[in-house]
Amino acid sequence: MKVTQQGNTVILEDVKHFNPKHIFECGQCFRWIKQEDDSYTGVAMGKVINVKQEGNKIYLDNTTKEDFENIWYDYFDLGRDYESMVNTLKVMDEYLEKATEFGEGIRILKQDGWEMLISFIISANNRIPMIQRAINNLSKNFGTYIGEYQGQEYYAFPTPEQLSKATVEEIRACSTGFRDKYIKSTSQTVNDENIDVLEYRKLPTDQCLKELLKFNGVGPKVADCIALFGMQKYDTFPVDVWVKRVMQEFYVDEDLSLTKIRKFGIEKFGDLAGFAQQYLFYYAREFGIGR
DNA sequence: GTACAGGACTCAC
DNA sequence: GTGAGTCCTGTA
Repeated sequence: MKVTQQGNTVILEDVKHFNPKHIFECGQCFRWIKQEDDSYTGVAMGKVINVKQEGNKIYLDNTTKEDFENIWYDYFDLGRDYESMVNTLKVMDEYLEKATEFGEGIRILKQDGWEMLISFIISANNRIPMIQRAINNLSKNFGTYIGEYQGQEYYAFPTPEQLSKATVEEIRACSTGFRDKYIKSTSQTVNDENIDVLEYRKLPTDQCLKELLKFNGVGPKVADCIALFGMQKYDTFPVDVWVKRVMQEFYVDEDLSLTKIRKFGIEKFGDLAGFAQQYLFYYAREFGIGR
């Protein structure tokens, strides 16, 4: 991979396994919006950045080489050998072969743990456009103003301190629905007890999940998602309706409980369970498998 | 108007 | 520790 900077654009050449559409639309993130030119503009790590792919070049606009090295290289998980990971998965069975081919270029973003905690509480019994709207409203109302980019104003995701100041009613007004009280309770707890959720990254997966499950509004599936997308715990296997459907279609009995499907996934895919889940989820959702 | 899509909590058992 | 009912919002 070659990295150069022109103005406020960082250009990456010859990056393998990087497909913006699949990265930003596979359900792992909520703040990346497709633009008219098929690029994606996102708010992450308190900054606004635009990602565009043309041929073998990736253009990261509104940033610097320094930020690329300090932030985006890790955020986009560019240090991982996706090639060998995908090679391991795709020979496991024909379904993963199809799913990895379909989701070619997915990368699991290393997102902020706190933001994932609240975002996935909102995701419970909810749909992606609604989740995006709620997060956007929370950021606009309680987060720090970042600035304008291509005619749009952008706000950072609120810190625990900022969010804990919001009332339940104000949170509800951001179209969070019945999850308002969970968001209130969780941000209150994190702020009042001065919890740094990023510390959970250092814990073994089971311990990390146990800590996450203590928060109001966090159940097994939401905890798995936070651990996978915000804490780099790749040996988890979040089971939502789509994963349940695809697993029942291809791997397990129709009447297996969510807990047992999760156990099956972790035992079968091991350290790569999180990646396998992402490919299977994306594949299942795009093709409506098991509906 | 009504049905439906989505996980966590609560309260049985 | 397992299962049914309830929570909210937007779309069809």
